[in-house]
Amino acid sequence: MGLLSLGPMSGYQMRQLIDESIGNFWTESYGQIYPTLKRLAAEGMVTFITEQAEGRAERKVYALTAAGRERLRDWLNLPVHERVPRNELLLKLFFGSLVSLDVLVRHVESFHAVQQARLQQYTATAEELNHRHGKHPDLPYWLMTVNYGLHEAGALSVWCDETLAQCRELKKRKGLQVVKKANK
Amino acid sequence: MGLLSLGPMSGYQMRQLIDESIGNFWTESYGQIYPTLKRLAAEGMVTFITEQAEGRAERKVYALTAAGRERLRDWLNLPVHERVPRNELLLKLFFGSLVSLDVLVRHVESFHAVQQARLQQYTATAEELNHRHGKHPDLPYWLMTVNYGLHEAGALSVWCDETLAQCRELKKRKGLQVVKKANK
DNA sequence: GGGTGCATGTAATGGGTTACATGATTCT
DNA sequence: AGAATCATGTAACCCATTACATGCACCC
Repeated sequence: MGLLSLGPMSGYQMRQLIDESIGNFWTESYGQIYPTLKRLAAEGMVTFITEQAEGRAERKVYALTAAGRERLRDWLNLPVHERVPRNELLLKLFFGSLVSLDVLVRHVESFHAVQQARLQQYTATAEELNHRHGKHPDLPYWLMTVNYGLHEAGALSVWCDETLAQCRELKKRKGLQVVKKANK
Repeated sequence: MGLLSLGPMSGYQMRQLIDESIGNFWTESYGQIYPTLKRLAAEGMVTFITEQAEGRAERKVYALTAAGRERLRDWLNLPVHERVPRNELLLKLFFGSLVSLDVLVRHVESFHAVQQARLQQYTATAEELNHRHGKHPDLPYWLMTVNYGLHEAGALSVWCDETLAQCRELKKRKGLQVVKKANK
């Protein structure tokens, strides 16, 4: 969490910034942000000043302390620990024989739409990043994360195409079996 | 959960079966399995008989009821609801400027190793499935899920290659900057 | 006056993991 | 005797989301 304190900001701002930057691979809710900010302040990882700008509601602007930056660096050095995957689509596909193929096709198609949207979105943000932060030293890092999404969404989109084709195959075969039975 | 009751089995068996079939995209712990089995039994979705085979510990074998199968079908019909992504690797990459490039390279490299292992594993299981369940009517569905992993791991592996190349690029550039400074 | 955006927070709830506790049997 | 495998279960805990509660300011 503390990592968002690369520039000083309020909890509310953090949430917004998350949505428009790392939102594609990370989310946090207010119910998470505010309590942890409080905790981090108690631990001395962050400090805050209560700001009262005119024409604006009162707000607390948090900033990282030296200790906080140290903690953050430690965390960045730690190996990434993969979290257990949970893929509902694949689970439904795995037990697909219990329902009609049309249901599965619907699921895959809507998943396909999501991937297509992601592809478009990522290309757009990559362009926008290049355009608006062309000189920012962190730009290469940001682009790497966008590129990740691009590769992933692309591959999954291809998988959807293949899977949908296979579904059509299966449907045809099932049709034949029904015909066979009727002929007996 | 109830979906694992496609054949009657005990909680312990479920866990094992998960590991060797859908383990790549779904996991459940005992602390999850046993309580939900109890709950499902109370709801009338499953029944169980206490079995005492000789030379084996006592166990409860669960089986789906008609109502349970109905419930499962309902669930399969429900649209897949995507869960919020949480990608620690990308998060660390995003804030990569705070640590040395070597750290990031290490992270990406170990991630790359994971993807390579996945690729190999999926090819192996696909072959094994074809070999051992060549005639099973559900085989196509199982292969779809394996194929998903194949596409994903392949794409992420490629992304790793690109990203590592970019890291080398960045390192070279940083080297040049240092030289420039030294020359001033 | 009412909607919208800025702003902070808490409480309830849910979902899940880990660790613990127990006990039988089989293999070495 | 001790380790491994089979087997069931509970309690503590953690992480996170949702819903709720509040309030100011600005614009229509």
